[in-house]
Amino acid sequence: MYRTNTCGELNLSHVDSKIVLSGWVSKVRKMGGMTFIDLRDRYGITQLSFDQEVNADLYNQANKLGREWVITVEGVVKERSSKNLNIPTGEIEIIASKLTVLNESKTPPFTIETNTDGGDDLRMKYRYLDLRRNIVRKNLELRHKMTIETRRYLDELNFLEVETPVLIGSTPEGARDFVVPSRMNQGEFYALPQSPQLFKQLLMVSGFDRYFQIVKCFRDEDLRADRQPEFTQIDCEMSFVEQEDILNTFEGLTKHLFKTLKGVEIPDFPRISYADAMKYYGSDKPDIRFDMKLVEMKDLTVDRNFAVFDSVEYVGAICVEGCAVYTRRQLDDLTKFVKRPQVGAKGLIYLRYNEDGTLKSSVDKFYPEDDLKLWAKRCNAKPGDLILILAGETEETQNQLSNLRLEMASQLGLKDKNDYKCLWVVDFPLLEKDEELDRFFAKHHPFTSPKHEDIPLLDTNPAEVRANAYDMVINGVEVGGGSIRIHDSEMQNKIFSVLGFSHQLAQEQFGFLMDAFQYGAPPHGGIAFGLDRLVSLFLGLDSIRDCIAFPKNNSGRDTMIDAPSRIEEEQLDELGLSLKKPTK
RNA sequence: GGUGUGGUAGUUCAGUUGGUUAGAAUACCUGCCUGUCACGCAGGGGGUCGCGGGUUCGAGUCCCGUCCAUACCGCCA
Repeated sequence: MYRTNTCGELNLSHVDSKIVLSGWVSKVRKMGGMTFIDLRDRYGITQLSFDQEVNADLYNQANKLGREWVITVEGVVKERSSKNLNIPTGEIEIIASKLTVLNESKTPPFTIETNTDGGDDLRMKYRYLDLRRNIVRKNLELRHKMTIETRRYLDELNFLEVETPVLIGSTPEGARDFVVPSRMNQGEFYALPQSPQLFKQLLMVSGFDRYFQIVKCFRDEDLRADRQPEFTQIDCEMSFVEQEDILNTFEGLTKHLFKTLKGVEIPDFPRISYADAMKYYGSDKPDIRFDMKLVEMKDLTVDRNFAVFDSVEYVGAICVEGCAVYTRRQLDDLTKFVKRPQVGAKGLIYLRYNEDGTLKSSVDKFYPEDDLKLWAKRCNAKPGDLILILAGETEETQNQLSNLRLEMASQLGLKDKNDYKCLWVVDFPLLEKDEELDRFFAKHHPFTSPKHEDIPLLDTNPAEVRANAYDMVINGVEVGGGSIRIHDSEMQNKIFSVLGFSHQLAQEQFGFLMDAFQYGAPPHGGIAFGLDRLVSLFLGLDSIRDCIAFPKNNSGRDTMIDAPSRIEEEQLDELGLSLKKPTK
């Protein structure tokens, strides 16, 4: 027998029981004449105790064990004479009577502890060892609970989980597709789904009413800390619903997850329009754990011969509480921050509202004190506050101010990881204009319905058309998004034509959907959540990699199995493929 | 594709203005230690300073190139 109990469950109530435990040798502490071993499994750590005077053979055996050896031990549970109250099993230990080595281990390249000495590269290469660490395993445990609770909640509401295919066709819009060559149809390729979008809409036509799926999706784009080429969505779709129904249902799901997994009650989510999000936060995923809203200043800054402000479209500010004491050096660093190419501002203007009520600005030779007072008033500044001002093209500058706002929040420690502020961003624009190509693209996707009252604008001013589209944002992270879809083939054709799809191209790409819509498509809409992002948010992680069992690195590689890799010439031949240029 | 940061012992890092034999911690090995739990003490082994080139009497250190890692921008409907 390998075990009667796990390493995490024995306590004083088990004293004098005969037990068998199996696990990994986590730590050997030799005291001379006595040796303690921490035996670890998924559930915890139990101390084994070996005394030379009690059993010299066993004591000698125990002293030969190395880190991460797998052993089975038989023994009796005893109360410890000196207890460790930091762990659940810390009041007892096992007095061993038999020790079996199931497997030896090489010395691992890093320590298997919460504060490991291993760097990220090494941990990923030996991910199977990394996953032995408590902290990493706990992440996967929460992920498991989140999927369980999601299924429980949605099942309760009559949602049906349906699997959709992974080998599908490529479509031109959206992210780059991962592509799979077809051996039986040479010269043709499958694509891996960026999302089950079309299939879930077809399921609505099939009458499946309420669908969900916890599903892998694939996008062949560059990675980020919060972006992996394969990631998991909680993908949902409902029929006979309006936007309000979707928001309520999935606000409910989110609250349920917070309550069951974090024990946190989240109040009703505020809603903000896309236009207001851009105006007040410079971002479509505002972090509202702190205020520091963007303030428009253009009208207060003109006609004082300050060419920078006079010549631009937009002048905006944020008021940073209590930072009037920032030194010249700190302000220079902020200027450097906004001038980095990633932010892209040309410069930074400040206005200090000193504690003594005086005003000091980098542009005070252009603006009389009365002007500066008006600025401070517009920003609701108090003595001690620092006002930071950027100027330029509206959208660009708002975006830069958003960056600066987040940076200041970080510097001031306003991003409390245990504070969760959820909101809906609604009324997204339907279309986005690509100025270079001089054509419109769907901001969400081409099946998103326009707001009813904006439909006439499709012909006159497409850029102004708002969509029935929404994002859920938590602490500045876009955790989910969706829309009410078009269920009418006439409207769908209309949108395709605005997007510059010829009837023929639309038919080629999405003909099956257009056909389906002619057989009684119900009104429907849905949403998809990024599971990885949601989990990492719940865990306060900086990167979604830490809640994925086997993630890819920054270059899309799995360094553990060393993928992607080259394939044999015969495989290429079978697929009818040849490489354009020989690889190194 | 671009910008920044980094690459030195198994591992995480330090290494000043270019100058003697490249250090610390931890891990590993040996010995001592009977109540440890980040055990302690003593000792030991361990280095292609990412790779290639250049400057120099002399390069871990400066320059150029390159590779890798990472954060971000582009990209991600």
